[in-house]
Amino acid sequence: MANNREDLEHKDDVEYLEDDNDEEYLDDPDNKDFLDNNANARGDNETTTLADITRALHADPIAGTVLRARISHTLRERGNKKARTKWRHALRHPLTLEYRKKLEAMLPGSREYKVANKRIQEIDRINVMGTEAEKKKFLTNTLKFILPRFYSSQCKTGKRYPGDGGPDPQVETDHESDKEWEDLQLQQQDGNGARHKRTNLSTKTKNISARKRFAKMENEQRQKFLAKKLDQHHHRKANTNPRPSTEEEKRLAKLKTRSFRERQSKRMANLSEEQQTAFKARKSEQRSASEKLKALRKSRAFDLPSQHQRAALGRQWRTNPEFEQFKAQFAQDESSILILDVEFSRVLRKVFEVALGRLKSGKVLVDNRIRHDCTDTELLNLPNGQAMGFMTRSILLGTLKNVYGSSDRRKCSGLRTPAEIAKMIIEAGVTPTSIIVVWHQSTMDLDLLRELIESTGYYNVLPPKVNCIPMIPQFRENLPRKFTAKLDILFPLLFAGHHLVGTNHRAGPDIQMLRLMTLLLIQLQKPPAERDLSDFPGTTQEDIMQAQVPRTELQKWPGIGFTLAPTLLREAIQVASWPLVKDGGDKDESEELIKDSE
DNA sequence: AGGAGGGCCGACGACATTTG
DNA sequence: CAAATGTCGTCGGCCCTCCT
Repeated sequence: MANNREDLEHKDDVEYLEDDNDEEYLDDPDNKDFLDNNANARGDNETTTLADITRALHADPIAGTVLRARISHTLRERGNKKARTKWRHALRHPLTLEYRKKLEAMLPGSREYKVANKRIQEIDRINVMGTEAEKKKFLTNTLKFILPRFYSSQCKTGKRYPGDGGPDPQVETDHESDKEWEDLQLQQQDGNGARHKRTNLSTKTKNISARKRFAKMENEQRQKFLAKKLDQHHHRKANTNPRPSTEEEKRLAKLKTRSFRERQSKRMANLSEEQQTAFKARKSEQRSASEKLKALRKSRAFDLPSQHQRAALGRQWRTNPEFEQFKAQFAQDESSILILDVEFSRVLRKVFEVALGRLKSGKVLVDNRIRHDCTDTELLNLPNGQAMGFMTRSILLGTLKNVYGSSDRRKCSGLRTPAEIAKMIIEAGVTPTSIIVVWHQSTMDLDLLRELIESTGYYNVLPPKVNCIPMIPQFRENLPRKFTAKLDILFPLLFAGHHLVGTNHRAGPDIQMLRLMTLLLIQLQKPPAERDLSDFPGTTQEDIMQAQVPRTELQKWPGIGFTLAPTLLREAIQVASWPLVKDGGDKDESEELIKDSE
């Protein structure tokens, strides 16, 4: 192991610099050689321990440096955490409280009072705005301590704080744990068993017990600590782009965004019609490419559940009381459960398309676009009369185009007025006791549909909010941490090759996907052996049957252990061969696009 | 036996992200 | 954009371990 004191001293630089490299490095499938080689050399039968992985990681020139930097960072954090806890405990210590009481009882003019008061004020200052270093210093440095010296052996016969003549302090407590832990680390890394020799008997005994303690720590905490590190390694994506932290940074970020948008609007205005179309087409192409790539990267995490490290599809999915109730009603009265998807704009509070069907049979009750007898400009008027931003407008126009098609939307087929929709819903037998399932985080779909229907004078047609079951939370509960719950990514993963793949954001296909996802969820919540997958496509059945628990730590680490469906694999190869868009926020991406289009 | 250190956990709140 | 959810750090309370 190449770790040494210098590494620890320069950890800040190392860590910061290596952070991004590491991300790219591990994301690139070609660079995982060191792990694969390691796996081959050991053979499949041999159990791979966490220690083996750690060794492999440490041996790698890049990943090793990163890992060591991380470990030293965590050690430092541990130290800070200890200081914080110690400080917190010291402040709530009865003697500290006593000390404050004594101060109140003192004569304000006396020298004792002045000294004690100064100390208390300093304690409060450090407590509120002091740095961790200050806290550490005052907790450990016997010469510059600020809290009462509860633990000093020198105080055994003396006073512990001004005005105190009370009992002796109990023990001389070991304050060197931090140092010893670091010593132990260094000693292990050097592979050198020699310890610093201490002449003092009491410290020697202390060392033996400390060594015992740390031997135990090594077995339990070290394993835990490393496992946590490895886990974090996968889930660290969010931290790569530093967020603006200070007010000033936030202000600057906002200004930057605004000026970018202004520039973009200007440039767009100067472009000819053709150029604009070309730009938009190019942008949407690039965006979908980068979205696909993102989805693919995320999909690698699908077999890496955060805590219990088991393949998501291979285990029984969790459920909750509300969903149990829903399932009970579904078993009792299938026809009362409906699936709903509404294409709408939250800003305008307008509905563009409604699809309603039965969950069990998939029978479609309503699948119509809403007739709006007005021009696009009128349709896009904000309710409060404010002007709409460039981006908002572009997004809305995109939605409209997606729903109504590119030609005149008043010539679309299947247009219905809100009143006609209301009638259809009533005729289909929807009652206020029906249960409505939506693919959403909230009940917004149902709310807007209700608004639409009530605007035509039909009341008490739709069930109340409580009868609406948003499916996203149900799925999210069972997906690995940070795994997307977007239907357009989740559905292709679970139903690879299904004809509905790629037909998102139209109400009709959306409810069909919602139906399949809901029925699948019900099956996934059963123990694997009791599942009835006969209603689902062959590929889905295979995926679920084949999802296996990763056998070794090594499999878990690079994300092996879950077979990607063949179609998705093909797409993966295709996507991987595209030129890589440099990773960054959407803004950067658009910036590049603008430059490209010139 | 009882006090001190210190870890763990849930509650909480500020802030970020993810959806449509 | 708005709502829901996720993340992260802090705090108080509780409990375990160690020490004399």
